[in-house]
Amino acid sequence: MSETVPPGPKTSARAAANAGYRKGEETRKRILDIALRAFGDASFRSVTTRQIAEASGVSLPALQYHFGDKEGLYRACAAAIVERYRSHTTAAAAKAREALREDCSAETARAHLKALIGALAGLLVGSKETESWAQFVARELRDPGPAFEILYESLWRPGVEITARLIARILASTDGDPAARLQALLLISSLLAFQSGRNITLRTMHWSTIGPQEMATVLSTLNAQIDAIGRSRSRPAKRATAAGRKKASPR
Amino acid sequence: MSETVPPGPKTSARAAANAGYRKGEETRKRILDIALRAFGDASFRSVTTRQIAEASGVSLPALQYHFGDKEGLYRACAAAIVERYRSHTTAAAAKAREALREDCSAETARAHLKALIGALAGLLVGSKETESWAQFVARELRDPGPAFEILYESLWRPGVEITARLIARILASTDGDPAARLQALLLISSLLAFQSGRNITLRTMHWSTIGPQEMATVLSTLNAQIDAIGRSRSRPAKRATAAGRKKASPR
DNA sequence: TGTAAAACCTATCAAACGATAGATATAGAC
DNA sequence: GTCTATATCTATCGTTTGATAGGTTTTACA
Repeated sequence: MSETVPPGPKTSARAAANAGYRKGEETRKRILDIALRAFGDASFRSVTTRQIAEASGVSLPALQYHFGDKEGLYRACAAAIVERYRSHTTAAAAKAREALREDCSAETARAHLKALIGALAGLLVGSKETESWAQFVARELRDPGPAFEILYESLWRPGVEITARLIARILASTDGDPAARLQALLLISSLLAFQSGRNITLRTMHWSTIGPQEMATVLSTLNAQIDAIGRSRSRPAKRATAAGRKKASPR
Repeated sequence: MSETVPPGPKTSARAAANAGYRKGEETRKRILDIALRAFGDASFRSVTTRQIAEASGVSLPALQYHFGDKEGLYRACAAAIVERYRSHTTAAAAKAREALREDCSAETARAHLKALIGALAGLLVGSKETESWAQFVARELRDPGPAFEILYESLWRPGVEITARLIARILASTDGDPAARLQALLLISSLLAFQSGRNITLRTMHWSTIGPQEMATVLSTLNAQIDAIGRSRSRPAKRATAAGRKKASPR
């Protein structure tokens, strides 16, 4: 694993280019799946190449053959997650972008925001597999390691940006509005924390599993938050809010 | 570090019990501070006993003398964080409990909730030190290790419980209401994610630091969320909400 | 002074870990 | 059969890591 560029199928000018083992891609995929789970369950440093090799049924240097070094393997996992993320959120995100381009109303933006959060939640629920992804992503974003830039640029940032733009539309403010951005940050952080912080979520909620029903409950709560965006200011209970504000701001 | 019970000052029946070095407590504290920062910056497994010993200016077995083994040191750090947490939130939490005992109004509960969240935020802002705590806590709760039970039982659970009770009061529901609990979970997760996920927070918000002003912005947003609790249902825009709901629920 | 306790040290150990050298197996073309 | 490319292996290496054995230093007290 001294070479970070994983060896790929090099097309040789020689006619024997199709020779050799034919199971490489299959083995590579098997290793990648095992690694995704392992790196989802524990940190980069905690997961050993030996444990992945053994679980994959291959020898240690086979990992290096396919992925270069440990970091290369880790980054390949991140790239796989990004790919899956894209295939699940592209539709909702594209529709949201289209609506923004057409200068849609605040309520339309709100609906698109709910659809986008729904799509994101849909990506995160349903199997141990997706749980590993969420944990992988949360851990890497929290404690930046070899795959941070991949996940930040290709997953986190696009998601937060489109969310922030929708919220800005709801708030009738500009695209760069920090308040909208902060709301987007908190909203997506909540969702990610919910799924990736599985231990405390299950224990706090006294749930035995996180399935579609539990996810629906969470989405319902998040949708209520989305519904509340931009509306607390026009509340008739404005005085009470202002009083509450004063009390909480002895800074 | 083969003994998990750290050696303490044993009171001997012998008159010579007060003999020996007198700097133990000072050394212990220095090691603990160094360890708190190190374990805040990186995971249990990533931080080495050698790095802590070196930074503390002591030899490796000195760690074992004071704390038993590596896990003992880690748990001592968690206990220190819990102690600090308690000293910062006890007042706000006690007032909230008192108010709940007196069957206070929803708006009073809301004000107490804001005060509690404010106290919690106040614990997390201001120095590299508190940043380490937040990261230590978030990491350990996310990936349970040697100190999980300490932090869960003594920090996380009490915080979420009192928050959930306040929210239940706002919602005029019972103490065990899952909806209130979920809101509490999401609220505290947001705050913790905000502070512990420093890298993505700074980058997402284009901030160069997280100081009192930035924290105030976050609190303002969280207070808006608190204000919105229990109020979206009585909105005159109820129809629009229901329509939005339908669109986001093709499950 | 001697004794004992507290606190600290150097040197060493066994195990774990990522990576590498060199070899081998598989499979197709000629 | 040979040659070549692809894929995989065993054995080994150098380094790191938590822990331990045995020893030393500091300090108070009789």
